[in-house]
Amino acid sequence: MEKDISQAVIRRMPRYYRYLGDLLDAGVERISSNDLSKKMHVTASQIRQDLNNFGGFGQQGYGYNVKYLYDEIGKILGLTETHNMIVVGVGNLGQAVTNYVKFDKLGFKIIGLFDSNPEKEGQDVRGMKIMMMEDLPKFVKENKVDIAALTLPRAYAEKTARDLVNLGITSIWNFAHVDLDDIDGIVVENVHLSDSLMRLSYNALNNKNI
Amino acid sequence: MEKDISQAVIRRMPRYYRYLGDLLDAGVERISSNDLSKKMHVTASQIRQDLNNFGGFGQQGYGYNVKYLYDEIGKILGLTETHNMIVVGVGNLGQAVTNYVKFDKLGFKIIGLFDSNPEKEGQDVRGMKIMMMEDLPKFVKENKVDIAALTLPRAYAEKTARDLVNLGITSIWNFAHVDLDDIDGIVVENVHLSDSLMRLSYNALNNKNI
DNA sequence: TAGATTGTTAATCGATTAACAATC
DNA sequence: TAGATTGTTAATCGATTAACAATC
Repeated sequence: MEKDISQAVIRRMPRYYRYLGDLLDAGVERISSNDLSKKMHVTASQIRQDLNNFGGFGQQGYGYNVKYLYDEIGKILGLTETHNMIVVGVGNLGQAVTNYVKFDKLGFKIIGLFDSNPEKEGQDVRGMKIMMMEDLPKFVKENKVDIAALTLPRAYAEKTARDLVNLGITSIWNFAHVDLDDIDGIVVENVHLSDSLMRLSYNALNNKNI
Repeated sequence: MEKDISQAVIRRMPRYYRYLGDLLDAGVERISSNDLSKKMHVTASQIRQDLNNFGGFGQQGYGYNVKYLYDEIGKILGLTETHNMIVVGVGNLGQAVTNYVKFDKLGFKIIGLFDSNPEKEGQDVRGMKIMMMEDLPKFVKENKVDIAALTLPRAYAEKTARDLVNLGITSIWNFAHVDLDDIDGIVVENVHLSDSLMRLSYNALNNKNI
């Protein structure tokens, strides 16, 4: 039973990962928390605190080895294994998500598209045939599904999420504009585009550069 | 010079707006911070604190009038005026964003699509013709553009953002996987999908229900 | 060894929660 | 008026920053 790491820290980890990846591409071998802090506009103290939640990856007098730290953060974030995903709700957003995931070079892989509209059955999207929701239980038995992207209208989102969790798919990438946190055993990551737009609107109005 | 309202508060405002909208749809006329807090799984204290950053919208002994509070939050978020948007980078994600904004019933309106690939010039996307980036200065002079959605590869994002800001479009809805905060006068709202996926991966791995 | 930089403890800051007087 | 519930001040909690001893 390890100590719980705060979501504030988790939110920052992908950003470290990105900067370290860039340094790696640039051929940089080592970096100190101080130099990294200048690039990222955060304090060196925060970088060291954040990393030390997961272990001592640095070395006194040397700093951090870029490649090593990059790989370690990758492990922490679970990027060493492939994650099989399905997309539930194959409208425009669902198709964009499908495409996005396909082209991003992280280890996420779309293995099935599902919709409840019979007219879409068998339609081809990026080389995959759309399946019907009623085919999902069988599909889950025959395939390892790690994550479901929920890209359907909010009216159907909660019921569908419950069904998914009951089928054993507990990790939901939620694009529907509802909160799903009530559902027992669920792990949700929300992408609420309209919330994001509203914040932009507010900050634009008030001229906030965050 | 009003006091600055923290981004932690701003992040929560759209969620209040959504819950109040639902209450409104359900015909609820008034609500106390306590009842709302139970629905939203936050403390009543936080709701009252958050709202009082912007004004005293409630009434002792009564609570909050749902319609009134909903409208006030709408005003705070700048949802009373239409926001004209352009989409810069009309690949798959750009098209999805176009479609998404069109169907969402907030006051955001796409008035132009721009790309730098000459092959796309004049192509029709949801009833709009794709224009070339070199047409943008003219377009900005002739149209009021409030927000640009940046949906292009990260390699082009920063330069393009600088160009946009120079043209006077300072509010950027950034889907490219780079930080743009350095740019003078910019207001950025990031939608970093891959960061979101990584957090989901971490939380799934560690079985965190946030 | 001397210098650099981490890991970690202590201090500060800000955000959240609790409490309660004001007031509808 | 009595009861309910806000607006707001005070207390607590957690996250960020500073400081420094440990150590490469």
